Amino acid sequence: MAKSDTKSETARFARPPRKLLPASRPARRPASAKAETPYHHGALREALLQAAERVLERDGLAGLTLRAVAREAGVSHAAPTHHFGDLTGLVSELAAIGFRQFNAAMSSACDMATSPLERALARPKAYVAYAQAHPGMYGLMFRTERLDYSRPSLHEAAESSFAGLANAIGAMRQEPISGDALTVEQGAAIARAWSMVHGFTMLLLDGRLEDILQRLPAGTTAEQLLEAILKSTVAGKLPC
Amino acid sequence: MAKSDTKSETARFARPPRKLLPASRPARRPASAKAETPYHHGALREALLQAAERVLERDGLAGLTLRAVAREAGVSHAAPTHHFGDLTGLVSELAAIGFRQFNAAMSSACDMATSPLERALARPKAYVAYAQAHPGMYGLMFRTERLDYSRPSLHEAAESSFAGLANAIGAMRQEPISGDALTVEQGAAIARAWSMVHGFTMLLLDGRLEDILQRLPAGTTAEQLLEAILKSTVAGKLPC
DNA sequence: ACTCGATCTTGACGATGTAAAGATAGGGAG
DNA sequence: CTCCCTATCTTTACATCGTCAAGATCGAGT
Repeated sequence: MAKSDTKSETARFARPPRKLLPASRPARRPASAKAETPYHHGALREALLQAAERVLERDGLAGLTLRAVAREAGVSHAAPTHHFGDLTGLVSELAAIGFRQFNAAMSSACDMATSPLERALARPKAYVAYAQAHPGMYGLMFRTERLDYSRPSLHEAAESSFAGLANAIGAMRQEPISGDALTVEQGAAIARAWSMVHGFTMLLLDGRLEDILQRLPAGTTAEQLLEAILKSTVAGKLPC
Repeated sequence: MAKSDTKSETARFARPPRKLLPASRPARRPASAKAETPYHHGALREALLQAAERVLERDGLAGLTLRAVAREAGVSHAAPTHHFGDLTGLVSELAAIGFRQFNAAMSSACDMATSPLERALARPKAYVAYAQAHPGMYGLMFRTERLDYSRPSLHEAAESSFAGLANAIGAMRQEPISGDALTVEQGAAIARAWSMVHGFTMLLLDGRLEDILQRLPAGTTAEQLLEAILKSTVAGKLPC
């Protein structure tokens, strides 16, 4: 009952062990522990994913281990394996959740925009803002090598993210992007936009833009730097 | 003598153990083993770094462990710790070597260019080319979280890389970049260029540009896509 | 009521990073 | 020349991790 894994760190949660010693095994399901810790959790899969997200936000990518997630959820160390098969499986499912959050954040930011200029800037700004608000999740989605894109949920979520980007570029160029064929100019526009924002985000999260920010006029924030980049990029390319 | 670490994989090297059993300890330095495996290696630090580079190229980031490097170098598993203190230490020193290779590749590509347009394209193309030729090393430099930039060698090599970028941008804008102060426009130009190329590289190495490449006219390569991006970016910004 | 299969636990194994203690050799002091 | 000191390298040990196999438990259908 999650009492293996001697954790030398501070006990982060205290759940009473269900049975101290297996000697003279008590009758099954003692009436005292009603819904305390049933052997069958009922919704362990979702609980594990939520626990994983907490662990990720708290301890970062390096702290996201199968056993840590099991501890956080209060189950035995091998329970996650049954539901996800693998660390790759758990990580991939969590990344799919991240992509969905990510897409939702960008969509709602886009919907909020009024002017064409705002609309052009809203998506990349929401992109960076999400990554700053959820650095662990963004690292999970774009830094980890243990992602299995053959999993339908992850594949679909990532695909949807790409489609949103392509559509935004198409709208800006006033030429709707067809699903299956692109000109080199269209592909270059999409790849350039994505590369720029993704690269900016990675460099920012890694602290590698500090060199630049410190040399800028005092008080310039990363958001202002991003805005300057975007405005100079989008200049003259807006319809009307 | 590196005969611990029962490696369940195929034995990658066969170095005869110096002593099978410590019973009846033989005289120190038996004349038979001349320069075979001296207890003191002499240049273990450099040998470990070279071994680490081989392991990285062969087994990728996930395979780069202290013990694997020690095996590759033919020493005991704790030997690297003495020279680098830590896995972070070894990884950081190797990343410093990577940054130096990286800078050299970009510099020589820049020197080779003749026309202004070539010069503007040479550096980013060399950037991506290096990453494609050394994906393990590039991942070590930009994907790992275990880098210690307080180490002088890494700090200096990374700083030099940034300085080269800033100078290239300054040359293109025809306004030499001063070392300690930047206008927002200058900072935006530098961050934009770096973000674009870095993001492109990461997406390319992660296979995330495949979606785009497959929709492009048949046979379009990543290099051609990059060139299209660069040309549309640099258009009209070249002096004369 | 009873079995069967899904769910969860227990235990084990090899691998890893890291610390501590022991072995070895090279080089300087006497 | 001899002896010892210190840097270098090995050995041993421990906690943690992912993963597998076997056992325990429970819900649901016959």
